[in-house]
Amino acid sequence: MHGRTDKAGQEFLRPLLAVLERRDTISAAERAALENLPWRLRTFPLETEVIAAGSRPEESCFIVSGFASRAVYLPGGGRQLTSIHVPGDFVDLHGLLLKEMDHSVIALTECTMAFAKHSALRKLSEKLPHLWRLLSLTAAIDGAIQRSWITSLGRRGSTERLAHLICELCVRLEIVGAVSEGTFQLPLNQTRLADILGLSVVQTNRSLQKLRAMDLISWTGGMIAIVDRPKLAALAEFDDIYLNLLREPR
Amino acid sequence: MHGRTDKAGQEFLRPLLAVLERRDTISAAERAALENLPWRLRTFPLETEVIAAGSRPEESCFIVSGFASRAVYLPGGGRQLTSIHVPGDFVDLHGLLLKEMDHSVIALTECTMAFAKHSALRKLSEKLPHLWRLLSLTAAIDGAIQRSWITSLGRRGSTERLAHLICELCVRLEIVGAVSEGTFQLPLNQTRLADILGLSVVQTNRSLQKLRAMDLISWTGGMIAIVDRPKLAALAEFDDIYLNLLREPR
DNA sequence: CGCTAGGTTGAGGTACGTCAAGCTAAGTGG
DNA sequence: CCACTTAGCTTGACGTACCTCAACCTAGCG
Repeated sequence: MHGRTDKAGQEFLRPLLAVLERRDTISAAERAALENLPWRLRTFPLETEVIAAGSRPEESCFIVSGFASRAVYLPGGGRQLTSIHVPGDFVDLHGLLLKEMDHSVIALTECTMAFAKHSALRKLSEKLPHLWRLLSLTAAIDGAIQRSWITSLGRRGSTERLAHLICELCVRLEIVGAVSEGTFQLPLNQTRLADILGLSVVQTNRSLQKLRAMDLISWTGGMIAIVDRPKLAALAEFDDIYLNLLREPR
Repeated sequence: MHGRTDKAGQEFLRPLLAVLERRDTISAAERAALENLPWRLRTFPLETEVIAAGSRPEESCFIVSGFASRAVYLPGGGRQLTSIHVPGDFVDLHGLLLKEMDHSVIALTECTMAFAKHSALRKLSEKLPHLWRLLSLTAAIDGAIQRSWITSLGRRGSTERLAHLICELCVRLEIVGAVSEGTFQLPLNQTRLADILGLSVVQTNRSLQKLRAMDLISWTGGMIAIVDRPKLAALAEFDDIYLNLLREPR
């Protein structure tokens, strides 16, 4: 919960910049504007609430390090994690418009977030429309990811669904440089993974084992290694078009 | 496919205005700006493509009358409809940022759409930031609806899922005045409904019959009548918070 | 040493899907 | 007017994918 004012090395902005620059170029002025926003950094322990459902936040945040999720808790006691977020993801930019949160944001691992006040973001949207379009673009991509997830939940079996998730996470983590040789950290236990996949823990375990038995991935100690990426993508029917990986003027 | 220039009675704008004014007030200038956009009206027959997956549209559109869906077609031959849209919904505002469409938009019934060029919308976003925020808000609500649908697909049984969809459609259609005494038109056959629900036609049919047997709804000739709304909402665990029905400054 | 969180496995139930047949109502051509 | 077709709804039988419950195993930790 330590404030930041040093303009020199805004190291924590790197993942956000990577996400934006993957889709378009950012000018020096735009970068400076981002660096000069009065960011507030804060670290959340595992499974704690970053933003509470029903609250009316006056800030939005992106992930500096760790993983986070949007969570909907059901009256019956279960929950569905409706998205998973990686470093560089603006998790609740829509909070600026929606006012009241219809879901929680929780830390899926220990997680550092950078907060900026809505008022500051709104000013930025007026002064730097192109930069704002890029931030809105990330929100639009977020919507595309949700559509793809709806397709997975509606029409794919448990193993293919898991494979699709792994393929997507790999691409998104590559963008922020968190993948080396098809290997990346995903320190989730199988219970949390099940909450994402819309499955029981048992079925999640069996799907994982199937992927391992097929020699498509290995998963040990929170590290995923994709052994055979083309085959994994084929199994999942994964097509990365929805992630908008084209770098072009927006 | 007839152009429009008459400024007098832009009757077709009414559903869009209803959707926006449900969330905030619109000034006379904003209304005039919407009326003066060079809209292009076009009617699509049942099951035709309004926007093709993979295309790079230069316009965005909202629904004037009828129902439309976003559709993802799977290699196996099936499809998932990832959203359902009603009059007043801006279906592909995100196309402005995403450039390339990751899904199709199809007419679920005969359907009239109003198109505006991206260039015109972009100008509007610069000149009338508040109006633009309201349009962006509808896109954010769209995302919230998708999240709620992910929850349904992941954690609700077929009957509850169907009940939830009906509750949501009822609220959204009320906003545009298409519901009277709990009754509204939903001229979908069960095959298309199944494509939305992520179910087989058989299971869709049985879920419908269950709701009818419980005396919660009746469905005849494309008309749905909600017989017992509180019980239907309770069964679906429906909470309309995600639809952002509060009218407040945005 | 015992405790705990997390992974794994088996057994049995349930909610789906698939296949196939029969039904109805609307439309079409004679 | 009737035969015939067609789209859509409904039902039954049967298979499968998933869930729940319960046990057991392992590694870490006090």
